Amino acid sequence: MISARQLEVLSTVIEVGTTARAAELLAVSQPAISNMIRHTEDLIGFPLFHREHGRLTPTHEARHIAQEAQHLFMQQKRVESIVNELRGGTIGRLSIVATPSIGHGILPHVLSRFMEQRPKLQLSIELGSIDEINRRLVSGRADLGLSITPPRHSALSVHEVGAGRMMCVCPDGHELGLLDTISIADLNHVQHISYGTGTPLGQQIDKVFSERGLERRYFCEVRHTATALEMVRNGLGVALVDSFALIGQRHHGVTVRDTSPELPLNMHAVTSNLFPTSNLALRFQSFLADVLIGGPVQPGDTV
Amino acid sequence: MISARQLEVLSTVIEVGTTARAAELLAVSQPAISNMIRHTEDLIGFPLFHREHGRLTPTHEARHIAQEAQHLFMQQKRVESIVNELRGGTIGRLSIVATPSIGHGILPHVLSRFMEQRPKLQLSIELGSIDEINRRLVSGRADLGLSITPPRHSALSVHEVGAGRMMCVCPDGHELGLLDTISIADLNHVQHISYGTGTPLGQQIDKVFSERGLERRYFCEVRHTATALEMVRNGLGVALVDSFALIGQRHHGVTVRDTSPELPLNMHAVTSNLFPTSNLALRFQSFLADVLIGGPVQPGDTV
DNA sequence: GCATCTTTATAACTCAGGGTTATATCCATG
DNA sequence: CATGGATATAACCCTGAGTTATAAAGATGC
Repeated sequence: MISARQLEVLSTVIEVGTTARAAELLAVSQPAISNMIRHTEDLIGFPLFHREHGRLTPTHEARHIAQEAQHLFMQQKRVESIVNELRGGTIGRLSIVATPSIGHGILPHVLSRFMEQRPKLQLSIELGSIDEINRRLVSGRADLGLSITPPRHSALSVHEVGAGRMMCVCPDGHELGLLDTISIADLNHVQHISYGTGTPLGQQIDKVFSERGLERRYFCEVRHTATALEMVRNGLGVALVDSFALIGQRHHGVTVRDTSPELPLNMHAVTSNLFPTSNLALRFQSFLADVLIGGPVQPGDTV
Repeated sequence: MISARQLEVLSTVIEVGTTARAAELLAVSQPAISNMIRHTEDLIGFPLFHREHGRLTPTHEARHIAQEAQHLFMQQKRVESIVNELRGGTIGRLSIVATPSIGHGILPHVLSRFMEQRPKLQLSIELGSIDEINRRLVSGRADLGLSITPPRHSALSVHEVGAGRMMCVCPDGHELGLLDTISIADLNHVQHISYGTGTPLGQQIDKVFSERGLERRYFCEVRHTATALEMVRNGLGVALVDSFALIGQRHHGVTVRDTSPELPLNMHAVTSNLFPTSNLALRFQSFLADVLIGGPVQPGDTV
């Protein structure tokens, strides 16, 4: 079997005319070229060059082979470039499932920046509950899950990917907007949109309330922070919203304030142990982590 | 640079699922596969397989690479087959210049048999004088010259490729046809077509005549045996014709007889020293020699 | 006509990589 | 718990592609 290297040497010698210049071009010594040519001729069984007056002139057969070899070199380069693109994560298919608050907040923002350097990427974005994230990951339909509350599943690996916190949002001009920091106790005295006690978010908030001997009171119960944020924007009341939902959003119409006490909240990247995690997914995960390490959104940020 | 071998191993492992079966298929040991995979992963910088429970499952990236590698394998096979075809002389371009007697006689016959096994061949056949043969060979416009009289040129190599002789042809029913062997002296007593004393053929015949104290007498002078043969066929007279012109011809209308004395005549293959002789030309040359070694045409042969 | 340059070929050696065998380890399974 | 199938590791071997040094043979220039 004739090797790619042999074809490369053959082509180069034909191209540049002498073994010495071919050797220079291929960054090896001249005898290496001489030997390889002779070896190749022995292998294929007919001469590739005509030796005359101590010069080499390629035979028609050699030219024919070199011609055909060009296509092989093309293909070689193609494979090489695909390997490079796969390494750099600039190629491939990335399938993400995220909770709605992430999917509506930070995800499009980060994705658009991630895609800037990777125009060839194929994307698939799904939004869903923790259960949906679990299902898609264990069935291999998604590469990466993003969620605030980490799922518990033996076949899934969870990585903390960034720190955030709950923030209070109120409609512009709302009385709470006058304060720099809003105590959670204050929430009970205003029209307040919050999350069901059955939801992970609701439970986490409840825990803080009860630690302070408070009972959480709200006039409207929603499931997703995105919904709450939209209601606030329409002036229906105030709400606690995770900082991730605020990143990449224009805040016109709403005022964002820190809470007291702080309600820390981390974003988790989830991958399946049942399928190999694509290099691309890992790249996106660390890209996301890099963005989030800049710290959670600040009151007033428009990002 | 990732090698073809690495891609081959990668593809095979992905295809058959385990290193052991891949090793079997590639006829190497299992550790060889294991090492190559690991080495490849080190080289490209990201994992190609997910190790889990001591099993290998290919990553998306690995699948992608293997997919692309298929094209490279195709190309590899293509080059390989072209090398084989070049070796077997079943591909390429063959340009022959021959004298008219050869070109009209044996050449088409031998060529058609040569081409039977080589349907892809590109042919170029030219007929011409010795001078024309010389010119085309030294200028590189032809690979192989075929001639009875060997050309004299420092840049040309001549190989004897087959033995023949002069034969006497007469129209069917001609009085000479009654004899088994025709003495050259008999020719002077009938309507006789022959070659100018300036032509190589004429000179050779003249030599035999004069050795016997005879003077060659003919009523019609032609240059080529093919012309002479055609005239005989039309009943214009008898002629001496080289046996090569008779091979592959239907002899209806003419009778062929041996001469006394024998006038031996060899066919010569001529190649240029200025250009490498194509493998194909050499193949044809030996094919032709093989055909001719069957001996010259016999009286009555239709070949 | 002789020295020099260019070019290819040869010789003798080095070294890395792809191969080997033997064996360890891990897990699924009867 | 033993067994079988799978991958990985270790230690070794050998071929082949590379090296340097040098020879040989034409071209070239003074």
